[in-house]
Amino acid sequence: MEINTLPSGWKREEVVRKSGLSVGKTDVYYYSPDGKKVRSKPHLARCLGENFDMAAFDFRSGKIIHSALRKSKRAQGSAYDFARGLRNDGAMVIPIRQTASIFKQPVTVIRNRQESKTKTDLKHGPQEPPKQLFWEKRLQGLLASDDTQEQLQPLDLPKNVQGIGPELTTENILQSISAALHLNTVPIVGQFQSKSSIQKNPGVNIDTNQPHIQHMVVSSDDIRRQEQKVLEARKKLQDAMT
Amino acid sequence: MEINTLPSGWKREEVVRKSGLSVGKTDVYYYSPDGKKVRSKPHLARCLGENFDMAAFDFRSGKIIHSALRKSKRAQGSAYDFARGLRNDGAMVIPIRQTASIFKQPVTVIRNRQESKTKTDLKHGPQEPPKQLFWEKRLQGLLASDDTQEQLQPLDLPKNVQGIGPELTTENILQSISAALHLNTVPIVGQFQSKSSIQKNPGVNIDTNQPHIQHMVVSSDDIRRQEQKVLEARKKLQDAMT
DNA sequence: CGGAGTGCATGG
DNA sequence: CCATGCACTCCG
Repeated sequence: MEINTLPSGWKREEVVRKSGLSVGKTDVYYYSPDGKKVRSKPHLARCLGENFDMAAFDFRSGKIIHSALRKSKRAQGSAYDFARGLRNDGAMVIPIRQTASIFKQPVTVIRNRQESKTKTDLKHGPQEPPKQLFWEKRLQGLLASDDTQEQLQPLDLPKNVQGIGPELTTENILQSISAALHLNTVPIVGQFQSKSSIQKNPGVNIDTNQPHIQHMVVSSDDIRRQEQKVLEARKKLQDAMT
Repeated sequence: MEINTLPSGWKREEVVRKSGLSVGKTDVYYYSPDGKKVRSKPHLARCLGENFDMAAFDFRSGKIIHSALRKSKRAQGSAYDFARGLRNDGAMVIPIRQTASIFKQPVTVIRNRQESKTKTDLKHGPQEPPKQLFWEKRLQGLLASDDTQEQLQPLDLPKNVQGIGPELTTENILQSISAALHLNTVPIVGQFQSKSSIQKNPGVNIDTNQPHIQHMVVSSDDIRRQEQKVLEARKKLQDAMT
């Protein structure tokens, strides 16, 4: 059986060309946990094997780019695309299995030059369209099912995880957290603004890089309790298999 | 004053890598007349000094590659490049001063492997476009002039140097020989095919690596007579300077 | 012989 | 026209 908990030691490096015809351009390299240098997306995919979907991963920036997902060719002769209202626009991509687990974690950026405050080139890197603020509501009522067609039971949330949007269900909140875990390269800590200020003016106050939960602190006790739960679950599994 | 008659003792060595990731690839080294090993084109250029144009010299093969000459940047806003019909396409590059004099002479190739008949990789080495068979005719009517704008007098050819193309002038033949001396790494001996078979089917029978002269044998007597002429000329120059 | 750094063919 | 991916050079 494959263990999907991947080595967490990947690093990202950004090198500026210092001479030649291509001076000023940057090359991006990744280093695998065992120190191997990876110089292109196809090579990275090869290193990770078949179990990772790299379609939405942007090699250059090291981030997930929704717009990298290709729209299928429009039907010939169609005067108007009636599916536009429901199109897969990146704001409602279901996040599960979109990318390699290693990229859920922050990666180290190494630079070979000091920061220059005078150069700000907006043209570098693919541009991301604005996010729909409460996109999770679009998923309301959808449930995952396993391969026997039986719907999976919804999960509960710990008491210290509190939703912060307008009428978000537990289900919505889980989707939001799941997406953040898959898409972000920063730690998931929830919204810093108060619930009331966000509900008053979401467009200004929401942090779109965080799930829609109130700011959350994970204590050492929380971690210890979680570890205990995992150990118990493993023990039960082991017993069941013998 | 610089003497442009360069040391003739340069050697070229080709070494095949026997292990590692790059097994089978070759490294090329040159040895200067005083035995210094040269491992790269920049280093070679440094050794030869400023008086050599290495732009067309291919370090790996030891040959002149016309396509190595860069086209200058296309004029801004020009809808069409009217110079295309006259472009410097390699078939009519005037050969004088194109490269270092040492490369007019054959260089010794040392191999550390026996020839392999089973490997024929066409992709290795820069590819050369086909040559125009009688490109020298394009230069007809052009004459070099010195810095007082006075045209230089055409030269005569020895009796044993006979043209072999269709209506080539003495001038054309000299251009052809001059080019061959500058571009080739093999001895210049002229065409082996008979004049009649070349004029019947030039595309098949012409050797594009040789000038358009009938096969020519240089005897020891020829060499001795030429040396005598050079000595006389030097003597006259010496007398004139005192 | 390895590998960082650059060239450059390719295709979108 | 430029981003991408990999070949190649050159020097340790």
